[in-house]
Amino acid sequence: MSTTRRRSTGSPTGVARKELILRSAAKVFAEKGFSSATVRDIADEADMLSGSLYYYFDSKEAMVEEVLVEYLDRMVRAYGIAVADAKGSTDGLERLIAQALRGLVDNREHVTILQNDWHYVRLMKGIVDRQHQIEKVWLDTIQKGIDAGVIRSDIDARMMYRTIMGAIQAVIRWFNPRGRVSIDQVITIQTAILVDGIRAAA
Amino acid sequence: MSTTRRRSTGSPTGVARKELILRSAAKVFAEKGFSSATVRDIADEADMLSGSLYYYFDSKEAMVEEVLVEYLDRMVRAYGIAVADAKGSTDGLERLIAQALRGLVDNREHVTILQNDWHYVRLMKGIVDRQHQIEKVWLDTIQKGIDAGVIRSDIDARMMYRTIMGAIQAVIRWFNPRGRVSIDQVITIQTAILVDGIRAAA
DNA sequence: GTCTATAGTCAGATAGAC
DNA sequence: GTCTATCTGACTATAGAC
Repeated sequence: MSTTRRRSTGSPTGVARKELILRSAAKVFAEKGFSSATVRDIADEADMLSGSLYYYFDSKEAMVEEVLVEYLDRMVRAYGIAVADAKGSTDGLERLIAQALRGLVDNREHVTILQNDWHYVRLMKGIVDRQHQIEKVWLDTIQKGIDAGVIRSDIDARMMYRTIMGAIQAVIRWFNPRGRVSIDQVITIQTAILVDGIRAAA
Repeated sequence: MSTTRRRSTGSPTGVARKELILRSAAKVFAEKGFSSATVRDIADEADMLSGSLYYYFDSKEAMVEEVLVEYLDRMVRAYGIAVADAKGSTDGLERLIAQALRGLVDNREHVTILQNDWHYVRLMKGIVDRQHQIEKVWLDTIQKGIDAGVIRSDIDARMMYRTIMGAIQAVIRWFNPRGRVSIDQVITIQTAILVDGIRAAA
């Protein structure tokens, strides 16, 4: 695709246009669900007409896949950075938990779509691949802790991952960014519960 | 509504017919999601024609509400029984965790609908009321443990409830009843992690 | 009670003007 | 690139025969 120079009208074009559509799609899919959201809803949100979206995307499914793959790629990078300079003990795991919770509140719409419309997206290769990359970072970090003797060895690492990630992802359903509990407090609390729960006995 | 005597044909009638429709609806809603599921899908599953469903239900929304309310009522009763004869320490909480996980695998379809189609059902009074009843049983049980000194007092009971319930409900997404890990093993593992995570320091 | 038939609506996607 | 206009199909719900 050839990029287009930005016009002086202030109306976005080219790559910026596509990004606007992706932002609009994320918002509409999160609010209404993939099935109920219509391409007309997305077009309205992006101040276009529905037919125009098909210049950028082949189908409604292609839109949701691109929305989610872009998000998952950012999370893969963020997790990689988080564990890169982790110290010993349970430090790496604590960084992952903090990163997961921050990524959750910073990308509410994407996480909501992934959870609610898992039926539709679970078969998309681009999405499954990146979920596996993320799982690998967590499993490696947990296994290091087990090998070092700081994490209990009587429970399978994958079961720990699933339990911890389940607790974290559920936060999206009740957390209110303008509520009394800050995300930093949530990080402190969930880290306390979950890391204590898998810590090796002293 | 007047009940109908069972006919000798073996074809269910009256109340049994309605229950067949509810079972069919639960299956279809869980598989396709509320929005994508059609009343024709449900009718097919129940061996009827779509128009006939409207003798029993006013709308598609009424079907999903009745499906979920019936399930939540069963869970409210089950939790009540679980804590009724709990001993001290963390025994009550452990019973709730076990009951939640058993209820999850025994009602996969209902739990799936509640999670995936939360958008549609979150406003239905019959559903919200029962969710609050369930939350109350959990909060009371946790608070008793805090008061007795067996559960840590530095974390809000509701935050503990949300973290624990999140970890439990996520199990629906990966648990396979015919897989290598039994539900009893999942109960053992999650109880170990979550109860150790909120236990008061010795 | 269950059927046939259909009203009324709205969806995703496309063709071609500009 | 974005528009207008529209095709084709599927949906929920209803009316009335049986």
